[in-house]
Amino acid sequence: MLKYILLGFIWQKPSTGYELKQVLDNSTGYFWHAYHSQIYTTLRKLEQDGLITTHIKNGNDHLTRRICRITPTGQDELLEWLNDPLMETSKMKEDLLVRVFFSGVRSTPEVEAELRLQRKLHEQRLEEYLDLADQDDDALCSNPPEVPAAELGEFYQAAILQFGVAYEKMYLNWLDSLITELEKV
Amino acid sequence: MLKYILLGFIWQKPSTGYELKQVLDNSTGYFWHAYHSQIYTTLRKLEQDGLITTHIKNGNDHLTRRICRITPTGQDELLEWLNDPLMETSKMKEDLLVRVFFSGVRSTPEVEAELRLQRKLHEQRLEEYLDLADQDDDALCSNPPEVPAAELGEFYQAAILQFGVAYEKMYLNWLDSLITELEKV
DNA sequence: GTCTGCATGTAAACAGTTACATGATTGA
DNA sequence: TCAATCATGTAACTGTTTACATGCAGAC
Repeated sequence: MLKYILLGFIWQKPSTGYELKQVLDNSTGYFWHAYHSQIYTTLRKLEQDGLITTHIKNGNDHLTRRICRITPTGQDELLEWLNDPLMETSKMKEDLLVRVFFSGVRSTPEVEAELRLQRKLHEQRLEEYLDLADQDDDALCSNPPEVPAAELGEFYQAAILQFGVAYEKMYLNWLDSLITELEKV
Repeated sequence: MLKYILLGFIWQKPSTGYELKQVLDNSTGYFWHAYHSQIYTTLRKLEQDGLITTHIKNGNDHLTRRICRITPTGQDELLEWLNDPLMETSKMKEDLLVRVFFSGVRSTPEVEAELRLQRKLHEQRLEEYLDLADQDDDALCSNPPEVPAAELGEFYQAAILQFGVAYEKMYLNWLDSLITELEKV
């Protein structure tokens, strides 16, 4: 999966591993996290498979940057993957749900404290998403859409943000009602 | 993580690997999937670490079953894990979001078709959750709660189901509004 | 002088998936 | 006879995480 995310971003703009890590952390990273170690090893593999080419660029400073560019083969591979539709739902892995599921043996105040901490974290996450949405709105106002293809990409990316917002709101509502019910006990 | 799920279920009731697979598929499997291969290897590891004991039981039939029981060490390990609260949100991995994110290069009808398929799958999933919730309601009516500890466990498990329902409703709403907006284009 | 950011990687360990493998019973 | 269910496992592979490793520049 990370393979396709990297191809997608490199196609949009030739990038270094470091840049890919940054861009991931502020966009797809919210629903597909990756450590820099995995990014660099995946990039090496993409290069070996001929899906990207890389070349080292020494700037006027001491730093060595390795810029990755997508090859036509890489573009084909990404398009092929996109055109092969998902036939199942993806498998959710939610640590908190597992913990709550087996929390019958725990003391209620401890569970409550954990839920409140999660509430705080999800509230922060919601704020981040809303900030990102505001930035997008500003960008759309100052740069009126010109290229239709790029516009469609932005439309999808905005839709993803809306998912994030809806998800966090749902999560907060669920935590709130669970906390309220626990307080009654 | 699977380690703790298995310990949790074995504590509730000594079970075989096969039974654990069944029970997982119809409860925690919705938010923490595992293949039988992983279940069996994890059980062997739990045994080696002294967290469970197993003994082979030959029934009146040809079948060989290996029943797993939790040890006091295993109980301690699970309690310790539960009492160490989660300090971050868990990392979401949603294949569909990645695909939509990079769908600017795809033809709109193809994206729409994929979204409609996902809509169907999530609708089915919601139905499954609602059926499970109905079963729970029935069970609560016919078996009035007697043991408070067990009752608390059921309360948490019902809360998890409510999460599942809220999640699928949110997902369906998001898919619907995305499909509607795509149709306008 | 120590911490943060830039920038790159490798190695080892752990988790998860797919495929292989066996063998009896029951129902269509 | 063919497929499904019960019941167990191993092997190989892929993906993910944690830890190790380096080194300069600029701020405090």
